[in-house]
Amino acid sequence: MFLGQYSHNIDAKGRLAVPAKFRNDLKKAVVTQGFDNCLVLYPKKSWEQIAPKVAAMPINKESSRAVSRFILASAMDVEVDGQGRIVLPDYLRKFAGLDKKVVVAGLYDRLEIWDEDQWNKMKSATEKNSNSIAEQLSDLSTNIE
Amino acid sequence: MFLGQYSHNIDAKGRLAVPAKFRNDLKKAVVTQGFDNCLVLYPKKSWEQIAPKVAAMPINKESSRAVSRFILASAMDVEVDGQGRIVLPDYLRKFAGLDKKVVVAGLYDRLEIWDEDQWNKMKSATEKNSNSIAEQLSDLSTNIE
DNA sequence: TTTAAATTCCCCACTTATCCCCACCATTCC
DNA sequence: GGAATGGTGGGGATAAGTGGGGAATTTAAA
Repeated sequence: MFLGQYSHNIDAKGRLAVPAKFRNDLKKAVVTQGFDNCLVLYPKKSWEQIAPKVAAMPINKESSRAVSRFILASAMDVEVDGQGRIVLPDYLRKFAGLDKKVVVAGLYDRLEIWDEDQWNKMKSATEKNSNSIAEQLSDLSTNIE
Repeated sequence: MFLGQYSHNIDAKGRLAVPAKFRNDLKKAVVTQGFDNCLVLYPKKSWEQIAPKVAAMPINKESSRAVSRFILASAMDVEVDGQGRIVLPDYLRKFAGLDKKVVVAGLYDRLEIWDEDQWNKMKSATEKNSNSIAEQLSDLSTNIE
């Protein structure tokens, strides 16, 4: 289970260190575009459950083609190197606006990779809306003893 | 599994480098016309499963006849040469509006080949509709571990 | 049939990017 | 304090992408 947030740097070659805790589960992984302008990193095993479903979407519907392109073509196989780093392809760094300082966040079954500035903005925006978020949370906490 | 997007150039002789990752699976392949003005490249093995199905489409419907002509009659056998390139026939380059800069996209079981400008337009159009994409995705991602 | 022109294919060469390795510093843990 | 671990930077070997020459083959024309 991936938890916590880490501040790391992307170097000149586009490499990003995977938090050491998570490396064993991410030796083989897939990065792709996420919502809200971040990248998402799945363990390969998880990704292999998603990909066939996306690929099987009907090609006669335009919206389905767009979805499968959005998800599959923007994804990239990655492996951690000897130093525990992955290489993020150019087009994904551009998409997420990644420069140097990034935040790697553990979200239970996946990692999210954010540009640090955007992460902070998102965080403060979230805190302002904490009331409505609290409402959504109440649904979840009903069965805690 | 083919994933990711690659920017390559078509040279004056109509040759296109296949991304090195994919070459082993595409020593023998078939290119044909795809939807949305792109070309599609199948491994020969996959093509041999697709072609009979396309050929078997009902001949009493005009739209079916048109589709099977569209796909079958424009298909062409290709092999990667010593430098890892394939030759794209004139009529396919014309069809897809391929000039020099192209994008090769991995879509799980096939590659798509796009003119770079058209690829970018399609991408930005898709990102504008990312809400509807999110909806379609929610159906798929429910059982991610 | 011969010749010329065009096309295809094979090979070589150059530039750029990628990968693998080593080195360093900071922090943590014994 | 010393050793181990984690993050970061960079050099050098290797591979990938690209362009072009020239032989072989095909096509067309004379």
